[in-house]
Amino acid sequence: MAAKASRKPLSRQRVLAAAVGLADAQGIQALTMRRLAAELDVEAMSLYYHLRDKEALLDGVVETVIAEIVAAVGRLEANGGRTDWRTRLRQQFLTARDVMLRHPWAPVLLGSRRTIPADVYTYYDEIVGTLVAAGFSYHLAHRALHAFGSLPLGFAQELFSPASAGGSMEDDAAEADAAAMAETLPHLTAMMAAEIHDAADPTLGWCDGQVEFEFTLDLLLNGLERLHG
Amino acid sequence: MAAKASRKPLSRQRVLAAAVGLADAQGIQALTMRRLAAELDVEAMSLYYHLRDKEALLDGVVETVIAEIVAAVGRLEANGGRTDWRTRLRQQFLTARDVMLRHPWAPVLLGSRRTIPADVYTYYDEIVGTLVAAGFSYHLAHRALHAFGSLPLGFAQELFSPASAGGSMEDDAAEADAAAMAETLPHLTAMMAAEIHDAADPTLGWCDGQVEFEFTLDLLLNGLERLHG
DNA sequence: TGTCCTTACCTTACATCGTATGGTTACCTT
DNA sequence: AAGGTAACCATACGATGTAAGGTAAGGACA
Repeated sequence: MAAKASRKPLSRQRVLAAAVGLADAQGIQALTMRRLAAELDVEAMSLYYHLRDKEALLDGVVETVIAEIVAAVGRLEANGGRTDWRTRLRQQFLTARDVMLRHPWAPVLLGSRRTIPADVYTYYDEIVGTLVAAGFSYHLAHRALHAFGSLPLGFAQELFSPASAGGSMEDDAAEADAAAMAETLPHLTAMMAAEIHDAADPTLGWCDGQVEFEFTLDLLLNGLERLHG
Repeated sequence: MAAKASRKPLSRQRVLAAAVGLADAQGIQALTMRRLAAELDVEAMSLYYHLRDKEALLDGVVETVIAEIVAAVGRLEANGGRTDWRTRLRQQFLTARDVMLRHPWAPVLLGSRRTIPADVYTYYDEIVGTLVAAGFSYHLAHRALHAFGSLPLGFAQELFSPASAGGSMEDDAAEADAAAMAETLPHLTAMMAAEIHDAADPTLGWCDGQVEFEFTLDLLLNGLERLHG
């Protein structure tokens, strides 16, 4: 069959790349199995050989976008020499924003996903590492992470919704071997440990949505009050 | 027919209330026309007498949630006497958060909607009013609005995505008669006017996503730097 | 060389979804 | 009694995700 012979074979990567392209071009609602398959010159069911179902497709799509951010941020680190934590984080967040602006549908999608790609944790681990290296306590670094909210990734959902205000970050992480986690996410691990240890009421867990929310709120209100004078 | 006679007639309000309830109980993905109809002991097509289509349903659902926030905030105003802008906004945002925690699906839904309910503008108008009454310039109030991001409503999308970074707020507003808008949204109207007038490059429009983003970023970084000492 | 297995893709079919079209029923007005 | 209107329903269609099983191509091994 000429058509079949003349095209490159599918692969998870190729399918995901096409999916991102389709969403960019036609919007996320145009990302259906049949349309994606057509884009790849293939029948819909063929996609199921490379992806379990549509949920897996969407997971893969967010994963791809996050990878794009991580790569862009990594390029920053490689080029720019050492700088202070402020300009460093500033550049990182602006870079992330740049990427997200290229995929306007991504923040909402990311916010609506149930499971968070591993790369996100790596990314946040780096942020905590930057802060701690600059002399921040783990406690303040933790608060900072919440305060940043949607800035690092263009969406705030995970730190807001009940699914993880008291939850998903820890649960997801708990699935992995604690030792392995300490290796790949050293700063986050240390931060969690420090926070649990310091907590006045350890039964609350180490993330209390209400407390974080109020901290962020006051941080902003203080800043505005100062500008207002 | 006994079944028909024994039940209350439908209405837009009743349908929307049932929709919110269904989303609360079973998640937003369970909100289908058929399931919603079943919940109301009615056939799916009957819903179309009260709502044009599913988009209108979803618009109505966000509208309902926003109304719940506005009502709760209004109750605050009625009870508590006059207080300074800080505690006022603080209470408002915490109240909004309370409501959103009761509808965990709402922020994502709100963030993915194309049109923003009018109540949102009313709500933001009040916030600007509070700031200006406290002596803030329109310029700083504008920046503050962006900086608050997801705090007032639990989602940050509208201020982030290209759809409105340079757009939707103004476009939507432009639809309405300018005079009517000046009446119902006096502070927002004044703010827009002041900002357009002050803008160095008026061709940019009065919302420049990049500038707002960096302002928020620096506000947070400054605050953290100060806490870090 | 012939048999068989694995990989990659396809055909068919079905449940569920939103909704266009066109009834049908109950009630109100006159 | 006649007609009109408001509210609801039956049927049907196209789109979607996907289960179940089929098929073609290439290598493994005899």
